[in-house]
Amino acid sequence: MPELPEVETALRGVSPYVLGKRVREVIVRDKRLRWPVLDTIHELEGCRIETGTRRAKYLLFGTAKGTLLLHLGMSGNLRVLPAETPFKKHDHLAITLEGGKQLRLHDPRRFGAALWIEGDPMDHPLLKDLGPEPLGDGFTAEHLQAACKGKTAAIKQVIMDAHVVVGVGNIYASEALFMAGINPRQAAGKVTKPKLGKLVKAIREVLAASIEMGGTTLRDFLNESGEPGYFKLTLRVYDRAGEPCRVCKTPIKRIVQGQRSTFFCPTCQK
DNA sequence: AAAACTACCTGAGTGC
DNA sequence: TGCACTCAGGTAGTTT
Repeated sequence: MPELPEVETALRGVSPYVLGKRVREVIVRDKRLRWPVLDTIHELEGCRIETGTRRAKYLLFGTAKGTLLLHLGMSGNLRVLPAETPFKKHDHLAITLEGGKQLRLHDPRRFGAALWIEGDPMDHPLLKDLGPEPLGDGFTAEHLQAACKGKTAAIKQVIMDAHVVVGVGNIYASEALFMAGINPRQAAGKVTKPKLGKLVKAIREVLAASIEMGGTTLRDFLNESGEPGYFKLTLRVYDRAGEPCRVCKTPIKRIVQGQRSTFFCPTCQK
C-alpha cells in the first residue's frame, strides 16, 4: 500500500485532529508489528502532540518528552475516529486524544511499526543513514549521478535504495523510469547524465502529482475521509502488463527485479 | 563495498 | 464451497 504519497496524505489527513492535542491513553491491541511494540510506547500518555512530520515513509509525532514513530508497512492506514467506535480486526494501536477522538493504526499484514523515541529522532538508527527526501533540495541530478557512478545494479534497484533517495516505492519507480525513458534493467552506472537528470525530475513530478491527488489507491488504502484516491487512473505502466503503452501502443511488459514486479514499455524505454 | 537474498504477515484473486 | 496456489504498496537484516 502506502507509497510516499499515501504516507504524506495520511499525515496531512490526521494532522488537524492530533496536533496540539494531549494523549489520554495508548491502547496496544496487538504488539506483534514488524518489531514488538514496547511498553515504552505508553510514555506518550499525558504528552501533547506538538509536531507531525514525515521522514521517508516514517511518520513522526513530536512531544516535549519524546517522539512517536509510525510506519504503515505494506498494508497500514491511519484513521481518526470517535473513541467509542468498535475496533475492527487489525486495528492494532489506538491513541485516545483529549476531546474524545482516537487515532488508529490498522495494518492487516503487520509490517508496520510503532516506536517511542527519546532524544533527536534523526539520530535514531532507522533514520540516521537515510538519503535525501525526493521532494527536497538535497535530491539533485548531481546527487543521483554520484550515487549511480560505477554501480552495476539495475537503475530501478538503485532508486529504490533508501540510502540513495527515500520514498521511491515499487509503483513510482516504474512510473518515473517510464517518464524518463530509461530501461529499468540498465546498470545504474551506464545511464547517461542527461537521463539521470530527467529521472530526478520525473521522480519529483510523479510523487508531487500523486500527493496532489491524494495518493494512489490499490486494494486497502483509504484516505482520512474514507474516500479512495484516484491516481491509479493515471498510472502509465504500473500494473498494465499487456496493455498498450499510452505513448506508442507497444504492449507493456512485466519483469521481476529483486523479487518485485517491474513494468515498462520496451519501445519507449531503451 | 556492493549485490543478492531472506524474513516478516494476511487477504484477494485464480484455477481446479 | 473448498483447497492449493500466486501475488501484493516495504525494508531491515543476513549472506554471498
